[in-house]
Amino acid sequence: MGSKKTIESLSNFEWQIMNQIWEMGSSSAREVLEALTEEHRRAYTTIQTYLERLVEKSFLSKEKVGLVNFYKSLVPRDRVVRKETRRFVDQIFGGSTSQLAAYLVDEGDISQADLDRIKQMLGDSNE
Amino acid sequence: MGSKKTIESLSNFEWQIMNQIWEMGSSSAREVLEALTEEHRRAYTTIQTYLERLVEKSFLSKEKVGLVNFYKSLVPRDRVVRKETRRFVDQIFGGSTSQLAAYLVDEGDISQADLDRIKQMLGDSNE
DNA sequence: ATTATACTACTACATGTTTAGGAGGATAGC
DNA sequence: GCTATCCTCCTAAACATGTAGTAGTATAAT
Repeated sequence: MGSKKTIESLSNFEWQIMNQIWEMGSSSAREVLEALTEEHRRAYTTIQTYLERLVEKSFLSKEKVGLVNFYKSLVPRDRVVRKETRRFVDQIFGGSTSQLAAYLVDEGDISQADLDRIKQMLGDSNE
Repeated sequence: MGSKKTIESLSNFEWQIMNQIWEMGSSSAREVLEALTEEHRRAYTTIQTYLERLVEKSFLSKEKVGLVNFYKSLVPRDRVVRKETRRFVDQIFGGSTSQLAAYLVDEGDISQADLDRIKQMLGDSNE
């Protein structure tokens, strides 16, 4: 029937990979590897494995150019961020973005710039 | 030498369990099971398994009262929330809480109530 | 041609996560 | 006393995640 396609979610390291692809566009395993920071460096074949898995999960497409595979994102970053944020909020804050927001404020985890920005938006609609 | 104790993190379903315990205080497997929503209902033994794992992970203590085990949280919710939020922000927003905040605002994911609340907080310090 | 290099495809394996069944003890009805 | 029920403890098994090695093929360098 429909194109439900329950988008799976990304694991920790898959995010690292996807972040690179989103940033660089179509890339080879080598390119991804080189773009990763020291902290996220892994064996070449590890990167390959992840890229392949992401193809299976339909997050990436694979196209062979000459001998080399190039991978390209199939899902916009925003969409995944939105989904992941929702999952996070559901899990930790019982689905209430309010609670997350309140938490961030309470923790003083929001910079003055953010506050200014939010304030500005608030100013627009009300007050 | 110290009591570093690299707090492990909670998996999806472990959060469901912990959320109940945090809310209800010391509870038995049965109580946790009953408190879970339809969506999170699982077999009785599944709940047991999770509770035991959480004891191993040092998130819960176990005390037998009569024949029944009661589990109690060993870590304050706040602490875990803080840690998880950081991990999330690191992963998705490159460690920038600002970006998360901006995102929430852009997405209109913050309710009027939140905005009011934030506004109130802002109002206190600046205006 | 021989060797070093680079890449793909396949395989592997430990650990973590999700989910639950079965054996056996205690207790509550009847 | 027998049976249903409920609980604990132990075991299991599929699937996900993290990590990488090996075989084989192509190409570049000499």
